[in-house]
Amino acid sequence: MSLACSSLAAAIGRQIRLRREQRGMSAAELSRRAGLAKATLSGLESGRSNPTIDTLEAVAVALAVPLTDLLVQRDQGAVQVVRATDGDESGPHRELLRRVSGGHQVEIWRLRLPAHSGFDGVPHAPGTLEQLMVAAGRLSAGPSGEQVELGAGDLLAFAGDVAHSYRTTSEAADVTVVLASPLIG
Amino acid sequence: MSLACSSLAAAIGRQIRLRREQRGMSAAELSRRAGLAKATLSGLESGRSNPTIDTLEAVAVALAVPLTDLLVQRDQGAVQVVRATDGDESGPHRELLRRVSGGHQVEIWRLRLPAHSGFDGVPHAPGTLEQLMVAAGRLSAGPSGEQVELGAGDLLAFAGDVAHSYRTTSEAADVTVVLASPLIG
DNA sequence: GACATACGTTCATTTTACCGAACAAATCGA
DNA sequence: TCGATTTGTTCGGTAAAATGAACGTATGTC
Repeated sequence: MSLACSSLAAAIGRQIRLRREQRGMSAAELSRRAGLAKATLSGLESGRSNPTIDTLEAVAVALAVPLTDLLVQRDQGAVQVVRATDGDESGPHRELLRRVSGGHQVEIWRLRLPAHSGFDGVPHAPGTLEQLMVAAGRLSAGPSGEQVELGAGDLLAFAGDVAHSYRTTSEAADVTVVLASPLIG
Repeated sequence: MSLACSSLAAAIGRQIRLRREQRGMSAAELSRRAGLAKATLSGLESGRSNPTIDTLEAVAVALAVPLTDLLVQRDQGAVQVVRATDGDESGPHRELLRRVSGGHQVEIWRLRLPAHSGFDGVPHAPGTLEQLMVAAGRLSAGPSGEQVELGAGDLLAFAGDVAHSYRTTSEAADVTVVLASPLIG
């Protein structure tokens, strides 16, 4: 067991402990289900060791999560806006707006709102992430009470499991919606 | 070095070798960049060992790939186009364009191409599905040899693990790209 | 209270992943 | 043609990951 705890191993350890406690599972029980020694899991969760992928996979299977979910900190459903970048039209431009890790079903919707219209979104399954890309126009969108003004090219991401709505004023809007819903085992 | 090569380790090994060869990098060079012994990489690519996350991370960094990209597996998808619906502007309009089931990691990119420009997309991890939503303009996109003409509001979906490209002619284009990568686990 | 069980951690021991060196084969340049 | 370099693999040694047992602690039962 090394003492040079890599930050990655520590993050993974926190992740595992978090998931385990979310399920109300004891460390002993998880180690039993994963076919690992209690000591292994202990050192793993405390970030004191540098686990093998086989070990990680066993834990992932026992926790019923995709392996990659253990490798990144869980994306919290905070509201986040990525503003359209200025039109630097000198050449092709590519930009990563957002990354959602593992274990999701993906739905892509097209949303078209005439001027002075809108509707309330149905709250989706718990854990669902909703991301809006504004193709054209202007609208105000987001969870009730946290509405954000958006223009063409903007991206808005928020937890889709609460009440939310979309509303246009003087201008129509054309929006692409990507829903990422966690899979229920 | 164990002989009980786990299928996961073997898959990861294939993945690493694939990425390395795509970059025209020798195993010796990759091991140097990753700060690993040649022997380590050799056993890793051949699926004969059970790598540590630290080792995998070093390889991922040296290959300039997210760590999770080394954990994906192959799954083909066909090229599919959903044309923009006619602008029936009588009221708010919502339309499901596409659903991708299963555990996926999602990336959302913004792509901006001036007129008469274009570039080749790097082949993504095997099994990756790429879907393009055209926010504005016109472009020709898709796998090499299966290029499709797209206009504003169109959606194109295809397997992103092959060579593909995007190209505009007289008109600029603004595109949202959603990448869905399947996961092992 | 006394006992039993389950929890999470720490301790030797075994297993093995990583390393460095040596190796044959292939490639390159003079 | 020859030497020099680079390639990918195989071989002991070492550090450390995983193991199983034992530990102190907490919780529950009679």
